[in-house]
Amino acid sequence: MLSERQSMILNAIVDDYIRSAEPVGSRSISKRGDVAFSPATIRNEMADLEELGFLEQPHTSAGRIPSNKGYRYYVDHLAPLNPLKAEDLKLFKQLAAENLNAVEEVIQHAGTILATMTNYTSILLGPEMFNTSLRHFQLLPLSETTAVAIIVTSTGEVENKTVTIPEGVSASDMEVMANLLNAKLAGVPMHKLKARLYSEIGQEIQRHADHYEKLMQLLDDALAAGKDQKVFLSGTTNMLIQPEFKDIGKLKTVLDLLEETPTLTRLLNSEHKGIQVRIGSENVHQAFVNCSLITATYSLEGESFGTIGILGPTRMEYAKVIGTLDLLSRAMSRALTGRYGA
Amino acid sequence: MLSERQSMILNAIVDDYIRSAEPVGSRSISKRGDVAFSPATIRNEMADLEELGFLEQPHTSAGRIPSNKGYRYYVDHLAPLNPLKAEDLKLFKQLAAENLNAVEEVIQHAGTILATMTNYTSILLGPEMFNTSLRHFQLLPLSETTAVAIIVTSTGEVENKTVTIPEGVSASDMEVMANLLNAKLAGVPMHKLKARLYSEIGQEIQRHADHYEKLMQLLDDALAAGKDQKVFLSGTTNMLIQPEFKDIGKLKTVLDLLEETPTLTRLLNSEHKGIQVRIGSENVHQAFVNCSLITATYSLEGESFGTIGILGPTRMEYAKVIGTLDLLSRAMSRALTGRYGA
DNA sequence: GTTTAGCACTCATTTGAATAGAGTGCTAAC
DNA sequence: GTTAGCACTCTATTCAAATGAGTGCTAAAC
Repeated sequence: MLSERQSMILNAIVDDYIRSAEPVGSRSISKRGDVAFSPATIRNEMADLEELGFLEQPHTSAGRIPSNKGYRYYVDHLAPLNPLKAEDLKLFKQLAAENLNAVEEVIQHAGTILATMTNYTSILLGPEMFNTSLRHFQLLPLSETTAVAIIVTSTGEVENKTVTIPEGVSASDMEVMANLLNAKLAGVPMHKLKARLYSEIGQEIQRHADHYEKLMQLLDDALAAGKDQKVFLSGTTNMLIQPEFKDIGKLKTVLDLLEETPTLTRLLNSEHKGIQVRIGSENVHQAFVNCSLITATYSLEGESFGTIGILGPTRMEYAKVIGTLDLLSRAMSRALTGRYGA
Repeated sequence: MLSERQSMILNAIVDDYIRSAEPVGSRSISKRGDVAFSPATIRNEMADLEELGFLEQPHTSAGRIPSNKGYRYYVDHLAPLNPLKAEDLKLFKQLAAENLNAVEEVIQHAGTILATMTNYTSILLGPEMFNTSLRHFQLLPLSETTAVAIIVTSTGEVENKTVTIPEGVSASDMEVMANLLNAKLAGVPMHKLKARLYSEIGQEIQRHADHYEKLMQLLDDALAAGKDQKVFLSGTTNMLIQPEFKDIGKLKTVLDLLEETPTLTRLLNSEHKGIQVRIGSENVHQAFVNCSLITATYSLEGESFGTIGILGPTRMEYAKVIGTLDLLSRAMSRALTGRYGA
């Protein structure tokens, strides 16, 4: 599609612009050394590249900046595989070395590392329901009318929910039920729990107790605990140091969205495995038009488990971020499989 | 200390400045109606007030703005008790009406209401250890080497921590210990747990098991769960709409601090009960010099339980915020005592 | 004695014109 | 095909002048 030379020039422009955040002109490209043509020649090519939609010009007498299409070409064809620096690798080692017992600690820590290394905002999604199973269930009365339901998953996540005890249900009823659930449903994948509750436990309860309706309602409610994926953010304030967000209005749009956990979950989840890059308007959400979101999935024993992502301006260090995400997602998969694999 | 008229003028200036964020001049005060003097007279008083340290002048030809001392006088002597608007009261009703079972839900919800009503940032501190007791303890093996410790408090909070199982300790050992803890320590205040662990459980364990050291270490570790107070933030992006934070540098200082949970906990906690106002440099932390922090405590059966606070610029709507915090802290105390009181 | 009108003065902000500078597009020469 | 040269465009900077809000002081009025 693009000639060799056009590619080189596009590459040089994106590269320069990522570094400087300033429109780049033909002169500076010519002086870089890797494109040994005169400014005039480069100008001609730049005009072509603009016509093709890879570049934009803020105004007639300014240099060019990459368009979304330009960035897209850059990441698809040009972005160099970026070997990480030694100091960065050190941080990874920490992740493996530190004695992090809980999955959530691993995720949280990985998020911090990501944000620190890249100077962008990291967004990590915890385990999906699909890939954990029930380890233990407990129903503990708190008062006459309320009880707390506790669910422990196969990965050691503990979720809880306070529920209202229906009229006429006794503490011993609840104990019986909890025991029943543990006996029948331990090891069942979380996303199948509700279905199994009705198919397997329903009859049993009918046999044991009078308040079938109420009890099922209670259990149904209790099992809702831990249904939503958790979101871990780190480095949100890194957004502030990006020159593209010196405009507080734009900044607020993005930061506001970062507070909306459900929306974030939706935006980060995708069937796509591996690395995914969404540039500017490729993001569905309006608030992210000036941003790029790069995500990777991590897994437990080969099963996709959660997502890690980096949010930054479209003028983002793609090579570095992609490299980092790739390595970190692998490191997380290893760390998790090492601990919770069969 | 101040004459009647000086007070009136100071009040008018603070009032105006809170509304406009612009230095206020003698003319506009004179035209307000509540201070029926000519601009010249008011100018004289303003000069005096400046000399006394209640006002500041950005430059010679600008109006005056309140100094920290000025704000302080305003909140101590002048701030009117602000009756809440009907729409605001409606939000409070919601807090009572909604069926919020868990303490954390109540707190979270209260935080959102606070931020929405005031357009500032709300910071809420969860229950202090001192005021909850142990309801239930559990130790659940996850793998050969790890187990998850679960603590349920008297208020239904569920905390968990993944711990490493010391060599040679069996699943049945752990079960015995958990039972022992529940039998001996249920109802003991959280902050006394560790002490009681050694004084009461220590001997028992010595009798039952060989691995005294290791077991005590394990339990000690497990009981660390839920030790720190949780922090709930809401409306952090409201900080962005304040004109005093149009300077991204200042903004970042504040937002960065908001991410530091332990520091926040420290800043919000104070022995002081009831409403507390910290204006500008009265805040210990450097990052808050341009901010005011207003806090109130809420309680469970009269025992101080946690803290709710509002962070905004020193140019803050003190009357409204103080009124809101006062009402909301009472509402929370009522809501909690109603649910978890004896 | 207190209050206020009047006025000169200060200083940040706005305005507009001139200038500088970066970069382009085009043409003609190499 | 490449490049030097140059006119042109447009932004950003600079600087002076004008604007205007607000003050402090003085002297007159109450």
